[in-house]
Amino acid sequence: MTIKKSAKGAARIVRMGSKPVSLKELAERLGLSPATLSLVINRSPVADSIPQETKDRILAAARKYKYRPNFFARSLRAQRSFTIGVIVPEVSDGYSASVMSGVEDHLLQEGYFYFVVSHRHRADLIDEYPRLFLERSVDGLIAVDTPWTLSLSVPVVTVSGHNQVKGVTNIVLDHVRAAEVALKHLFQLGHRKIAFIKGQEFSSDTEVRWANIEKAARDLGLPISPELISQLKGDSPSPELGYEATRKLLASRKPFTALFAFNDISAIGAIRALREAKLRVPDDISVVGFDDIQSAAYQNPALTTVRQPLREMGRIAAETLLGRIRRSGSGSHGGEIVVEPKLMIRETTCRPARRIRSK
Amino acid sequence: MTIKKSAKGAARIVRMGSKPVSLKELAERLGLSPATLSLVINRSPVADSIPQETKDRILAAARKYKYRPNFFARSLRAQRSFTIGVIVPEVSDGYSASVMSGVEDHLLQEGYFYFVVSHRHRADLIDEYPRLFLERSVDGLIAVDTPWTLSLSVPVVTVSGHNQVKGVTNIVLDHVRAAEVALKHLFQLGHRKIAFIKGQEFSSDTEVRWANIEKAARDLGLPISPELISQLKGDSPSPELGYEATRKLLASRKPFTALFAFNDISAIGAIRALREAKLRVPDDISVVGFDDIQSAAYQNPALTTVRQPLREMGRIAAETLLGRIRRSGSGSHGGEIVVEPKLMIRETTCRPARRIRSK
DNA sequence: TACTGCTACTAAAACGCTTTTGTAGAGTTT
DNA sequence: AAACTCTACAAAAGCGTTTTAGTAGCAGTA
Repeated sequence: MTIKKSAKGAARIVRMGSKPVSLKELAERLGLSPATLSLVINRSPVADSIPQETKDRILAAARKYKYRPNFFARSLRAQRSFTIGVIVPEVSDGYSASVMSGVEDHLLQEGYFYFVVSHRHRADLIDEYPRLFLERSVDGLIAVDTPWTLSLSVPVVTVSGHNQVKGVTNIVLDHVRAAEVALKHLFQLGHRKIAFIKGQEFSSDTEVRWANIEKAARDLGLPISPELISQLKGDSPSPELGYEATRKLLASRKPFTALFAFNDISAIGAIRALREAKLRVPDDISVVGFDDIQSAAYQNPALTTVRQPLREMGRIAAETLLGRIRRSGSGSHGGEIVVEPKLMIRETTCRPARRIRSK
Repeated sequence: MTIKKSAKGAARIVRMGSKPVSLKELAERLGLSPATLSLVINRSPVADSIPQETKDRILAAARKYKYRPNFFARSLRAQRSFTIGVIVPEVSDGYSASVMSGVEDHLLQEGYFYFVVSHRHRADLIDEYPRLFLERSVDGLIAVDTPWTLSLSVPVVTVSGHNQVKGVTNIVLDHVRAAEVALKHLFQLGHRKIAFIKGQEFSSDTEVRWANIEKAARDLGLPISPELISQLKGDSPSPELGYEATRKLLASRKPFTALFAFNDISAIGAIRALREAKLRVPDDISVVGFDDIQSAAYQNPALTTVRQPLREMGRIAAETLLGRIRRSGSGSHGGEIVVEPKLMIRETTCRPARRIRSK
């Protein structure tokens, strides 16, 4: 490893990773066998009988020659890869990215690495990628916002998965509560005519979320009119979809004073559509989003939304997965871990205007 | 593999990945040696002399028993992992995520997988992660928006890296042009007093970007007053930083009619700060962002910004990297690949008001 | 008849590690 | 002195491939 100062003085040039030394070479150098080194380096209990002095020699040499066990050799032998697979709809989508951030936090800290793949809602890829992960011998995998029906030979944890599958643990939001807080908030402000944007068919949350909205509405004695239900179509990650869905809503000419969008992205699109229709947010129409993505707080006006602790959910997913990998065998316990949403009241909701205008 | 219909009728339960068959087992079953199978399966030219009939038998058996070569064994032997490492400041940041999306596109298509790590600007991690990648025997790596000074034994490609390092190819934006189009746009609208938000010290684009802004300003005969230069502090991925930077700008009470932010995130924060100061965007202050992240077009008002083709840059990075991995040995050719920015004129810029107000 | 050349394979080493089993020698016990 | 118990290691198998260097058998040639 050579170090030199560059002309600019700032860039430190380091050469590394040339030709790593193997256990055998190191052993030769020390006049010991590879077995002994392995035992000592891995702190195997079998090495208890080896005198400290020898151990020190070994450790010192390992450091000196920067010995790094070859990952493949080790994994080949141990049948463990210390790698997990993460499958998401799209990496560049804020939702997936937030979850991944939480996943990464825990995983790297525990010495695991992870592969990421985006299936982009293509059914063939949703089928194919788990297979590829298995070929790569991942120790487990995490599926984010992805319909999951496979029972694999390794532990699987989903984030926002809603199927009960053997060997799969689902990390889910408390959707009952989520629908409740959002609708109650609008209800208490005085809204009675509320429009909704449902998620796409393929989104794993769509169904539960809607079921719970209906339930919460019933509990509040709030009727939902069918003309005021719109749905996201297509799989673009942009607010475009919410924009379209809202235009459809407006086209029905059925009056409403509030809109509960499927997520923040669509809420942003919705607000744009509303503004174009000369409706002010929140004065004419209150808008509630879902997720609380990074930019939600910095929209103009700042978006009122139901916060999903996405990063936290990612962290929990990683913890759960590693836990299951470690006490492997106890497998097959599916089950759910529920996390709580939080209503973030900001600037897109207020009392409805006295006089309701239709458009 | 068993398939059964769940009660709900929707969930297809598939059991897979139980116990993969090895080459040796397959060979025994066929009464051939593992070597022969390997040769045939990998379409080695050595297998040319093997009659088609035998080949067919082998291939058929491989399919029948779902033979999948063990990745570790293969990598151990071939000293290739078909895996690359990607290091970013933070996965959940829109910038990194967009680049990753492009990287993934190309990589998976070519049969490569990738690890992702976020260094979160911690110097120790920026040092440590490349080491860990090397331990995992990645075939190459991509560093996104990360100061890079290491010359490794595998090819490295950076996205927005600006150091000339041996063996490292940088994919960069045409910063000369970027500064030029942005400033010229503001200049032509009539703006003469322009404020700036510089990036954080650690951001790899900060320096070049600023240098080119100064150059473009000189070329236009546009003076830059030091009081109108603010800088992002801290590494939060939220618009908070831009908000703070803008408040500092406003506190100086030096009048300006336009603001060129370091990126879209900070532009969003800036707009919020301006609005709080009762300044209208764009009527009182025009704002130009940088990057053109997903939500830029859906801000209110929609953000005028300099578009970086991030996904494209990611794709180019992946292509370049794989190219270099393949004709390995020809290494050491650093160099730059330059991509063009595009000014996206939207709603946050307009002619300045006649009367310039200071605050 | 002996040699050459081809066909259709196989044997064996190597990749770098882990882990179980073994063992030489020293010391202790009976 | 024989038997046993430790101590401090080493040998070797095995993980599942790939690849090089064969080789057995046969046909054709000189």
